[in-house]
Amino acid sequence: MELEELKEKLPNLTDPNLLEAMLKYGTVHVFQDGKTITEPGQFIKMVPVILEGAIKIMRMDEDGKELFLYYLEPGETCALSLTCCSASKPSEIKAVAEEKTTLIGIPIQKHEEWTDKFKQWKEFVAMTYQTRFMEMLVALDAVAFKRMDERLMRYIVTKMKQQKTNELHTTHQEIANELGTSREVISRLLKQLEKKKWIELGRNIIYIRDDFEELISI
Amino acid sequence: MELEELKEKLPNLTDPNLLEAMLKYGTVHVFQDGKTITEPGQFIKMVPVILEGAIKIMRMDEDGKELFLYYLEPGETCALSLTCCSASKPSEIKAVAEEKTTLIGIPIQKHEEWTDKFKQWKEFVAMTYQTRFMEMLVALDAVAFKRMDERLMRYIVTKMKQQKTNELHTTHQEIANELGTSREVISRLLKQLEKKKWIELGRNIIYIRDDFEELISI
DNA sequence: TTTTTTATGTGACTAATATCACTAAATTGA
DNA sequence: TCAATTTAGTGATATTAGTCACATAAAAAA
Repeated sequence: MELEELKEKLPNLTDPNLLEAMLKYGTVHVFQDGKTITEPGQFIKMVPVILEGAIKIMRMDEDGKELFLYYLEPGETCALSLTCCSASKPSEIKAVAEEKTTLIGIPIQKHEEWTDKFKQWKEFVAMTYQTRFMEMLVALDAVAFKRMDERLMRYIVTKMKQQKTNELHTTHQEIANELGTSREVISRLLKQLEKKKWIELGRNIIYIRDDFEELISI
Repeated sequence: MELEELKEKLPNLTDPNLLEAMLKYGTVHVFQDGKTITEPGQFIKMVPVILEGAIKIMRMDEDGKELFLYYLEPGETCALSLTCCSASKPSEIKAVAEEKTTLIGIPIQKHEEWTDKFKQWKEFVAMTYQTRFMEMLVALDAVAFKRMDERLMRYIVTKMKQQKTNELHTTHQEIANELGTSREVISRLLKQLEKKKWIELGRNIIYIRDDFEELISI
């Protein structure tokens, strides 16, 4: 990859020395849509910085039940990989490419070196911790304080924004997995939303009304 | 406060220059048992480093429903105060002194300065993010994947460890608040534990069998 | 086209938790 | 000491979510 290309993908990182170092020591990886990038128990050797696509971060319990936490989008990195790496502990989460995703993997030693060397990297890491902490709180609020109908509606909004569309190509089972519930529950709740004419249901697709987000906040 | 005293309270921070700086720029505060230190919406101007006692960190929803997240113990700091401060955003959590608590408040500019200046402070901050992230995951697991009976048992163990006792001086209402449920639910579940002879109930007190922790993990 | 697979719809039932209503006991404090 | 307050116990009922069983429909494969 060329410096110019990296610069374009990461508009927030402007320090040419940092970008040069990223190219020199980082390795570019491409993951196809749906590919699992990390699973709980696996050791992480790199700090991933997303260049293109999106990664879905999920928490899992012992029985394999899952819970969606947040997306990593271009220009972002994973706070958990920062902490897991440093502590040389295995991953606590599952990361799946939500679409075809390109990322640059930074070796952990370089990350630690750069927090001293590059002010911008230090700020990038600090910003990462901050946004991820907030997203963890959002995820926590959902499971702790919200009912499934509200969680589902927020999930739809999050997906719409992430995919920049109002047609979600997914199955009820997939949604159920990400919300840590069962397919029947999601089917029924979606049916309720359809009755209210807020969405329309098809096989493998959900059409969402343009004003869905305003509707749900009432 | 004297350097020697601070050294003793914070055995993990050995750099004398760092400790000197903490004394010079930090301010010592004492909070009585039960005193609220921060509430959601309030701005945080200091990074607190706990010297004595313990602080209970809680998440709240709009209706005032609460959820216990974790304790801050001596030698620790709050990851959320680090991120909130830097972003000059209001607090996302409620912090309450769990016992009489002494802390030293570090001005936010000093924190940022010290992450460059003192390797040990940088490591301290990194460690803080790491442990807090893990504790957030534990809290998330509990609400996402565990039933109330298990959450209650884990809560009892956490309290026992924190207070280094097997007599908890608390009310059912207090426990219910911290677990985000209602008093009746807790009363009933405690009664079940009493029937199993794992605990004994009194007014404002719960006596816990010494082998409680081993019992629950079966 | 026919079969097979995958996805969805839905009734019936169960489980977990929340809420309401009330009683009773322990503690406080006037 | 005795009324008021706080804390705890518990039945009845409601709500929410999870599970089971099966029907139906759409898409993919043979």
